[in-house]
This record gives sequence, structure tokens and C-alpha cells, in this order.
Amino acid sequence: MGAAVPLLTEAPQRTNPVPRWTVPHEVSRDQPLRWTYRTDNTSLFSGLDVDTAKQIQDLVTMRIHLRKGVVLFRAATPFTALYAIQAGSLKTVLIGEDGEDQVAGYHMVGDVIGLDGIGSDVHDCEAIALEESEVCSLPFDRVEQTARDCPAFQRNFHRYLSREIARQSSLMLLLGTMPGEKRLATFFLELAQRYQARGYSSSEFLLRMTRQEIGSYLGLQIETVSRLLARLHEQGLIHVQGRAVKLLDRAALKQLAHTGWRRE
Amino acid sequence: MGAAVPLLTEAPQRTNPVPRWTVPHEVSRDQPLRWTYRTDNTSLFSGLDVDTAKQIQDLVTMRIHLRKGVVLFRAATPFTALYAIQAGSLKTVLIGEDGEDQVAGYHMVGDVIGLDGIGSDVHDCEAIALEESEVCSLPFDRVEQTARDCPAFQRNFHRYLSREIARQSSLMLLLGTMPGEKRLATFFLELAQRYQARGYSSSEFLLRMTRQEIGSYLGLQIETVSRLLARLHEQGLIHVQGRAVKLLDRAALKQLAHTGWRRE
DNA sequence: CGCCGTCTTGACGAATCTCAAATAAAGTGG
DNA sequence: CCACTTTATTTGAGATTCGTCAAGACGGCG
Repeated sequence: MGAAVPLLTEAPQRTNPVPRWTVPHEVSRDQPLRWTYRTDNTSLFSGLDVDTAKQIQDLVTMRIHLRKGVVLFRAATPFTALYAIQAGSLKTVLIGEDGEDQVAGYHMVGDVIGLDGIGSDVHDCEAIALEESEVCSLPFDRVEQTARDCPAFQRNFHRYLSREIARQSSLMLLLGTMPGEKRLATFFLELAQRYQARGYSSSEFLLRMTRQEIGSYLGLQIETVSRLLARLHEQGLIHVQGRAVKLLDRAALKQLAHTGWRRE
Repeated sequence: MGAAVPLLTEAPQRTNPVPRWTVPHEVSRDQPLRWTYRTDNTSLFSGLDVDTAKQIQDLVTMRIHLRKGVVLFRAATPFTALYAIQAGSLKTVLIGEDGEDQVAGYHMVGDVIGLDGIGSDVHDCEAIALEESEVCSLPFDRVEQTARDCPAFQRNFHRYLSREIARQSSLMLLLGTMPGEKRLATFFLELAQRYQARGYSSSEFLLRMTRQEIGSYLGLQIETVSRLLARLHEQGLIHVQGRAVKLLDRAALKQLAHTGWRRE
């Protein structure tokens, strides 16, 4: 293991518009991977014994620091590693053959991204930091090695992959069958739950994404998102002030999210 | 391995509506798993050496025969095995918390289904035969064992899981950003490609699903599907006669599927 | 031939998109 | 910290797509 790499040379930066040429910045090889971010035990790393944990530690080759808007990996780029988010949050964006794009997911501390690349050795989405973030790279061949050596980790890994499938399934259900208002309610409830699992407030938070990005994720136009937010606000279910959101009536939100979809 | 189980006791049957209580029928423990269904090498079983192939064979505990409309596994039911489709085709249906449902995929010979259950030990979709079909069950603990023993299979398995993620991603892109006409064009092109990979005609085929099911898959109402089909027909891109479809102008279909989405 | 489920077609309305413009917020340079 | 520029967000009006309701045609099956 090499000597610690100096922290982040302070290059002049602009955060907007996103400088597409900005490159992820390696910070250090020596900092340990941390994975105790979630209270639910759905992490890729939960429930492992000491030896395995050690082996996982050795997996980490790089710790990467990302400024807001920086691209961690790009679509159609060779896949070599998974990335465990250590701090901050990222979005993954699907790129259609013809340039249309859609936010496929928002990922925060404790999530592992890059799974889409396994099947074709090429990423089919791109990952972009929504804020100052940090990730650890886990070279995939070593991940597979570890999976063979350690059944518990193998199990975790398979579960993690499968849960990603399930996550996308519910998103499909959302996109395919729910009207906008319910999509938005569901979105907030899911965010709240994920914040909660990470020990943050689940009733009050700052959105890390723009209206545009919310719309893209939910299959809605930005104007529609804006109007729906206003409606939920008027109805007293939430309080919105720019990117600051408070959930005022969780029960009503759930009710809204769970009743009266299009086809019943 | 037990003696061959008698073929399918001929119970009185109705195909419509689907008798929900009908149970999959075990046919035989002894027939070998076959996996040479695809010309692309994306099968879970491609490229394995002889020893591994043998081990995979031993994986198969049951060969299950399904009549049209029969449920292979139900949502919220314990997950124990994956299922390799040997003949016929099935749909997987997502069931929302509130009863809304959506077809999540159509699966044919050579596909493996049930991956969604790994993450939570419970299936979160249900699988239903669209026609007379046959599947082999692969107990999941033995799948994992095989993956540990055989890196090539492990790799295949991980790729397969990842491709399922990618498949769903493109479906999300479809549901989230494309107008109905393009969804339908994309649907036909994908079907054609899958038939081709299995050695069937890619320009002429019989749909195994109802308009209702197509609509569910594409996030459209049945009437909309019907109208869009008529439109594509009028435009001379396809020929539709009930469930018989011919793709008349593949180039134009691709053009349609790949241009002029909602946000460009 | 008649039943029943599937599919098509028409008329209408609701949800959502598009276009356009105003306002608010954030970032930049001095 | 201010003035300026750029970007993000909101809001309105009108167009469009798609869903809903309803009726009839089609097709398989007893």
C-alpha cells in the first residue's frame, strides 16, 4: 500500500455548469472502507465475520473524491469496479441510444453502484455526484474472488443484486401505473425511509437534486413536478421551500401513494 | 433420483379465466436440463466446461409442466429456487401493495426467472405460463454452491443478474420517456430480436399475450394499444391480424423507436 | 348457433406536455 | 458584500396524448 495521497489539490473550480471533463480525484489508498451506515441490514457488508471484513478491507484500492457534478463513470465506458459510497450522494443516469436520458436512481451513503456494468463489461448508465462526495472503488474481479471465498459475502452480494432488481421493479410499477401525484408521494416516502435507515431525519431534509432531476426520475416534466409539489403543499401534506422539504402528514402521504392508481 | 412421474393427470381445465388455485405439476426428475436455446451467448449456461456442465445437470431437481395460465410462483411466496424455462413462455407480474399490477417481463425458452426473490427470500412478482410450458427448478442454495466451485458459472450468474438489471433499466427508460407509439415499436423490435436469438423467425410471429398484457407491460391501456397497433398497421410498418404479427418495415420501426421521444 | 372473452372503434374528458414569460435563487467577479 | 449573470423554479394558456366509458365486432368453443 502506497503512502497517503495528499488531500485534494485545490484547483480552481466551477460547479455550474458541470465541467464534463473533470476527472475523479484519487485521495488516498489507506483509509479504511466504512460500511456501518445503515440501521437496516441491507448493506453489502452487513453481518460479516472479522476475517471476511478484513478481506473486504483489502478490496479497496482507491478512495475517490468527487466534486458536485463530477462524473464517476460514464455510459459505454469499460466496467472494472463497483463503487461503495462513503459520503455524499450520486445519481445514475440512463442514456438511450438516441441521447434521451433518465435518472435511474439516487444513491447515498452505504449504497454500492456500478452493478449495471457486470453483464456487458461496460457501464450502461453514468454516475454523477449530486454534491461533494466520496466513494471507494472495489475492483470487480476481487469482489468475485471474495464471493467465492466467503459464502456470507457471496450471499450478501447476490441479495444486493437482487434487491437492485426489486428496486427497479417498483420503479417500473410507479412509472407504468401511477399518476404523477402518487409518484411524487412515493418518491418522498422512499427518500424519507432511506434517510431514516441512515440515521438522518426522515421528516425534514434537503433535496440534493433539481426539479428537473426529480421529473426525470419520475417520468414527468419539470413543470408538472413543480405544480404537483405546489398541490401537495396546498393540501398540507408537505412543506416545500426550494429544496428544503418537510413531510407534514406522513399518513396522508402514504394514503395518497397507496390508493387510486390508474387501473384498479 | 426418483422414478419418472406420470405425465400430467388430465384434470378438467378452463384456460380462461385463469384458475388461481391450479398448481404446477411435477413431471420428471430425470430429464436433463437443456440450455442450448440461444445463439447469443447470454445464457446462464453458455461457455461452461464439461465438468461444470455436469454439476449444473445435477442441480436440476424437478421438471415442471405448466398449462396455460398456471402460476409457477406467486408474489409474497417463499423463494427457494430459480426456474430455467425449457419450453413455452411465461410472464412475470408485479403486484403493488394495493393490488395494482403490471407485467414486468415476458420470458421464453432459455430464460431463467425468479431472480427477484433472492434479495428477500420471497418472490415479489408472480410468474404465469402464457402457454403450455415447461421449466426446470434450480434450488438456489445449490446454485450458490456451484457458483463458489466454478468461477465460470459464477461469472455467468453475475452477468445474468446484471443483465436483468439492464433489461429493467431500458424498460424504465421506455416507460419514463417514450410516447406510446415508440413503446410499441420498441416492444416488437425486442420481441423480434429475442425470437431471432432462439432461431425463430424474427419478422413473423404469434403473440403469446393479450392486448391487455401488452398494455400492462408498456404502461398503456388496452384501447390505446389497440389504436396504436392500428396506426402502425395503417402506416405499413407491421401487419397485425389478431395475435399474428409481421414486421413489414424493420428500418422504419427502428427509426420510429429511436427518434422523437418526448424530451429531446 | 349462441355464449363469453377479446379486440376494435368512437366520443369525451382528464392528466400531462409544450411553449412562453415572470420570478426566485445561486454563482461570479470585483 | 454588492451588482451582475446564469440557472432553477414557478405559473399561465393552449395543445396533445392518453385514459375512460360505452357499444359493437370478432373469434373460439361447446
